[in-house]
Amino acid sequence: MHGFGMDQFVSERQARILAELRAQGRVAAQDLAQTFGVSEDTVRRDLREMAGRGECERVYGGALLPGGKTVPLKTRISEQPDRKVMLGQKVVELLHEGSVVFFDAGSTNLAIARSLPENFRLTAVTNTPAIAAELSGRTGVELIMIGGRVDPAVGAALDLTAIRQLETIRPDLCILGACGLTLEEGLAADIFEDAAFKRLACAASKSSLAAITSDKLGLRAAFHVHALQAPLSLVFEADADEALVRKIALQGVEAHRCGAATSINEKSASRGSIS
Amino acid sequence: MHGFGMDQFVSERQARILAELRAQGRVAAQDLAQTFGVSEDTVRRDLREMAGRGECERVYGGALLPGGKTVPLKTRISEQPDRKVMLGQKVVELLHEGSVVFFDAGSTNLAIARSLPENFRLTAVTNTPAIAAELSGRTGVELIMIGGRVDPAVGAALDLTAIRQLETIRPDLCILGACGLTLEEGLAADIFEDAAFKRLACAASKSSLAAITSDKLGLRAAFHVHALQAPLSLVFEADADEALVRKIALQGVEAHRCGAATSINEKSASRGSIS
DNA sequence: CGTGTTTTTGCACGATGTTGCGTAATTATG
DNA sequence: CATAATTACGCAACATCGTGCAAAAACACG
Repeated sequence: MHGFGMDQFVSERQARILAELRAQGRVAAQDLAQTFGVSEDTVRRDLREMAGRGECERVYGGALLPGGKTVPLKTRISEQPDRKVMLGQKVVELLHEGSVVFFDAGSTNLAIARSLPENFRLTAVTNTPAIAAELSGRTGVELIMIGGRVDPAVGAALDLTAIRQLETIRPDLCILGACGLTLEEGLAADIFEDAAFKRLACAASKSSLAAITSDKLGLRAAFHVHALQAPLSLVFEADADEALVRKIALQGVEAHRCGAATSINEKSASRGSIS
Repeated sequence: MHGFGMDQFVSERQARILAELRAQGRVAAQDLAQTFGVSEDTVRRDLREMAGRGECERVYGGALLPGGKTVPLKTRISEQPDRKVMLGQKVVELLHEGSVVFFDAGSTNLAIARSLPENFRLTAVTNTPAIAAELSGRTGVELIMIGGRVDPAVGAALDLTAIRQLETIRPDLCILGACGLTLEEGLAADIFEDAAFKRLACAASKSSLAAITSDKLGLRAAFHVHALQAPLSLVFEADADEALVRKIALQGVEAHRCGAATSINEKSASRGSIS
């Protein structure tokens, strides 16, 4: 398939690259390729063209702002993306194009939404304004917003209005956010209303999925959300406890692990933090 | 079968293309051809003609707005932040603490939400994810999200679900976004559903307010939103046409101007120079 | 009402633009 | 120096574009 569908104009893509460049100060060819759903060659062509226009400065692995600071470019590029970004990318691999997906509240789920490629075809349902804003305007995403009073502690609509609206939708997949995961209790949340809404969302969906950062492992939150049983998929980070993951998998839960994670040991000062 | 019955006039079709272009910032030849039921060649001819008139900029696969790059809502604000921020700050001065305010869609309204002080006590209602995300987590703001399918062209929920939910709320103030303002037609929008929702929001609210960037002045959008009559407040930029503003004020509309601490009705000598 | 003209549209066809992939060259890393 | 990653270049496949041309409808005129 050398041809293509005109999902996005060339100038638009380059404008987005420029925006990302101005925002972050750097862009990696690999990330851009995945973000826009094109090959790295295409991204490189764009970068080359933009560099010819003086809009960026070409470097090995990507590009920098023209007024180039002589920062150690290579280290920044090879720098590990945020842990949650990696989790998000792994989750995206598990999504099916064209399916109806509910995005629960949570910063991890926001990262998942961010990781969604530009032209991924999806019907997204969410009760979280931040996730809706992230998905809004994305080509290929049909966005359904669950309305209601936004709980300030959770940052999502959890009230009766939201519940009523959720009841009209039957997602294929519910992407859960969780505050804690134990072998005995399963997934749990810290806030009562939040947990109740999550349970409803799970019940309405054909299957559920949760991305678990390692700091949630073994943590016992107050309110039950989902037991460790099918239909449930879990995605763990690379440094998750091997034994625990195996035990969980034995209970009928589909367990995935973030692959290709390099050492997280040395670098803890996150340089490229995104707000 | 080359000829055909005149289903719609050429100028009519081009006007709709222009409206779509102004609304979304981009049009794809393929989509337009399917939308209007004509061949892509015809669409290309239109686009070529419009480009010759300077109404659009031809790109491979479709067309964009002439000068600016107005791709998504998010990047639109970053273009000229200063002007909209000033507009936003002026609007905030007119808000009453403790009141219930509906935030309509639009980049200007997003800027208004951004300008809201951190601890401003307010019940905010909005159908726009971007605005909801901005207001979410703010202390003092009770946030009500209007749910429903998010119209990708507008970036807000406009469907029946949203309308039903809106009907349960009676805001004190409706902050309108507008695509155009003329003395005769009043406030208007480029997209039918958007305009319809705006009218409902106005009708539900005790009074309405709109912040008008100067580039909207004299622009005639397709669909009526609000006539120039009370209860309505308008906020203009400092460089707005003096004569037009005065005429508008004479129709019973409360007119304010950026940079002027008082309303136009009493003070009109203000001349803040902003480029 | 008939006829010639103009406008509009769709189609064919060659030209141009865009993309992904294979391959070789280049660069960073140890 | 060895290895892996990144890059540039050529190529083929496909999409889009521009132009010329013919058909059909609308129009102007007698």
